[in-house]
Amino acid sequence: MPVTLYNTMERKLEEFIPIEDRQVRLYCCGPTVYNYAHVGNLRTYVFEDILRRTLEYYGYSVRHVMNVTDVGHLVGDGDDGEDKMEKTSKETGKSVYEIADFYADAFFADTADLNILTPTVACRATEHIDDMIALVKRLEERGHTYTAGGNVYFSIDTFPAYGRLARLDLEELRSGARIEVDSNKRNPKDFVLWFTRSKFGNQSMTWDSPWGVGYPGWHLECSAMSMRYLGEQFDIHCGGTDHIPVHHTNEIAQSEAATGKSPWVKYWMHAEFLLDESGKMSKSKGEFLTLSLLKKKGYDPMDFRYFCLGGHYRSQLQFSYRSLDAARTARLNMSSRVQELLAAGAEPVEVVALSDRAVELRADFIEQIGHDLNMPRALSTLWAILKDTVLSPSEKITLLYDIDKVLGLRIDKIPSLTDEELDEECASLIREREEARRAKNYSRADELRDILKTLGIEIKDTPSGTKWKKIL
RNA sequence: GGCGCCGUACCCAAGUGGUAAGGGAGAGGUCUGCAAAACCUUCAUGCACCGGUUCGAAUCCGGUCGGCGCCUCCA
Repeated sequence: MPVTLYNTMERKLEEFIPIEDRQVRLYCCGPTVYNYAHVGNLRTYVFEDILRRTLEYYGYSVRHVMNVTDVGHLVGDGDDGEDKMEKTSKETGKSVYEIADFYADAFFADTADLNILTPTVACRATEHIDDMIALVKRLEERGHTYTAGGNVYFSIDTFPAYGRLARLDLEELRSGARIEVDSNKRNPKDFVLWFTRSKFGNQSMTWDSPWGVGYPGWHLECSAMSMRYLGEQFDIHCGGTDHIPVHHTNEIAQSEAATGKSPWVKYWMHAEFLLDESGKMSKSKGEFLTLSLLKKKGYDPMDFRYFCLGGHYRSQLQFSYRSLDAARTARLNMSSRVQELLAAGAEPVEVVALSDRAVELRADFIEQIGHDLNMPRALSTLWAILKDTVLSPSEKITLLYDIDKVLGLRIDKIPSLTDEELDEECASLIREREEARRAKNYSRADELRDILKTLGIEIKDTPSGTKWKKIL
């Protein structure tokens, strides 16, 4: 069965066929490490993780490359504005390299918490300046650049396909540009490849280049590094929807202009935004929603992952604590059912030995994830497995562990009841409570149940005797 | 202004022209000393509204109303 993915370039669902037979080359736009990632940023990385896991589940080998932007990207619009790294540096008194390391570590701690697989290659922009310079040279040799006011620009008029990804109307853009036009530009949509002159000066990260000491333009790193690690043409390029009109549009222009090959990327995939109460999520207004904040409020990172899986990646999703609570409750209910399966002696078996019903459920799951990563449907299959009345506990566990290779909810980390050593204090309290019940001293029994609850043990009196479980 | 999206139950949210997934919350029941859990039952004859196409429309087309995003640092 083929994987179907939505390609932004064509604006439709397409059957995924990699350039190389079973090898997928995937590039994902990574973080700019000048501050913590908010949960909206993280939603996109969860999506990319699901994409990668789905492809791997379907048997592809995935080479996954992600950049870490530790230079460039400016605060203001246009090609001026203050560098974000420099700004944080000024505010904290730390060097830009210290800041980059600190926030890169924080980012990877968050993604690890969310069970997001580490990219095959995570590459730093500052370690690939030579590749970027080489790319600008290629563009220069092919006549796609000009120098003005000390900066090297890409001339979009030398690239007729400019703006196809975003369906830009170039004539409209020319007349209707809202941003202040840089008078050095021949076309308002031209963009800087190499800066030697910044309005803000005092750039602490600069490199020598054929055009003078300076630093690279913002889009260059993704073109240079993706081509270095994945070749001049590759399969999938991902990012947030906000990257369509400028960042990815410019990446395509400079990459295809440099190599003369098209398409540079076969499938473009974009994650929609996670919104907060005020609309677009921001780092500067309202509550700065980080994963650490959610953890501080008592949520497990898997609660947020489950929440993300509840909506489709191409739909905007509204963040609220109410929704996150619903996700947490659902996940805990799932965990509780898994515990009961384990307590019933469930053990994973070979997938090939499954019953017809199990095979059917697994086929549903495979179809759903292969249909443009329909995780909400995949979760409904998860529940169908949990609630099925025909499957044996072992078959259920087998299926759950199997589908969790894609969902990434750490189902295999849910402890079984019998795995837990009940400490002597709790065991004796349980014995005491059973005696109290036999003596019909129910007030004492209820008191002991409350005590056990504070110790993290939940009591259930069943027809076959008193059972306990650890509160998750 | 340009590009695009959305409107489905109390909340979140899938939905590929053919009986409206799932979760959360709620209600009733079985069980129980009481709980909890589990299980059973229940929870949109209808998908913002109005037309149209079709044997058949949440789905396709046109319109109306409402909401949102991007284009401008952010995924």
